[in-house]
Amino acid sequence: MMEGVPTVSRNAPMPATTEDASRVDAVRKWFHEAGRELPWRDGGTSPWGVLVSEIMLQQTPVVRVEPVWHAWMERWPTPAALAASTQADAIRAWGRLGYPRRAKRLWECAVALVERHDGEVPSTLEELRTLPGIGDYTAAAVVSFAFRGRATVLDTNVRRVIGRAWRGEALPAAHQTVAERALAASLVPQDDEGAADWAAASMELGALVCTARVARCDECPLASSCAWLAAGRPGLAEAPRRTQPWHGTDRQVRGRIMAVLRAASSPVNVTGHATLEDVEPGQLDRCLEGLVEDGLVTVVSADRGTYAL
DNA sequence: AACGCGGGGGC
DNA sequence: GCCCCAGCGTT
Repeated sequence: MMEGVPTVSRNAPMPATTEDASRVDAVRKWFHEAGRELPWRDGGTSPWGVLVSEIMLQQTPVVRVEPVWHAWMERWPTPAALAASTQADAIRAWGRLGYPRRAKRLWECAVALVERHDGEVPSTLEELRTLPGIGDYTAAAVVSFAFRGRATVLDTNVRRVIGRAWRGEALPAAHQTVAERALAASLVPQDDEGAADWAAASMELGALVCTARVARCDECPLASSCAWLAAGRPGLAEAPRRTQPWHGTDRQVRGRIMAVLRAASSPVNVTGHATLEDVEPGQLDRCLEGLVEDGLVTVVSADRGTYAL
């Protein structure tokens, strides 16, 4: 062994310091005082209810999800109930939440739960991760929020909180780094309940206080120890924006086509539809083709140009 | 690693 | 009008 070379692998889990632990505790304490009461946080919510909420919350704010989640759970209280319905009905019930492929995958997920898991939501990261629409974040969130298990829940909120308070960075990079993940993992309390509590608390802090562009540092339980605040909150104005064009894009046209098809109970002649008159025929065809390719839309009659969900 | 994918509310 | 939001799957 060479002198001065660390004997611990760089990939070994880094233990949290006692200061880390006290900061984690501060965020948890704040959460119990200031956290929102959201329906899917109700202790009586089933793992299925938590899973549905997590899929809906992927890139969609809480206020928009809430009413749709209630209606969804009323109609399909179990995976078996949704699996017995059609993909088209799932997409209709999804309404205007956006990214309708999530509705498709949620329906496929329900089918997979019935076929592979006896209609139950599995409780391990590995099993969850194989289900349609469930990636690293959502699998960890279900373990944590539905089963109160220990997982590293690292969403955009938690990344921002850790990035600022621990690393002194204004906004997280586009992609997670190994170091970032290791730091996040090191902060997770050892006990299951503590871990689940920290996951919810750190996300809530990012959602309510440590927000992207207008951080409310005066309300933050980490204000006295935050690396970013101590440095004078640098880099916020220079941080790259993620704004995407909208008006006239394929994205918008796809959404408009889906809105027409959701509202219809029988096949629609999309290319001759009054609502879509202003769309260039070439773009309309391209978007239609893409939606069919994505499995969101079916061709009823190519001759007559009719389509349905 | 980069890209495509909705929609709406806050600022 | 800009900007962000409890990401995922594919290339």
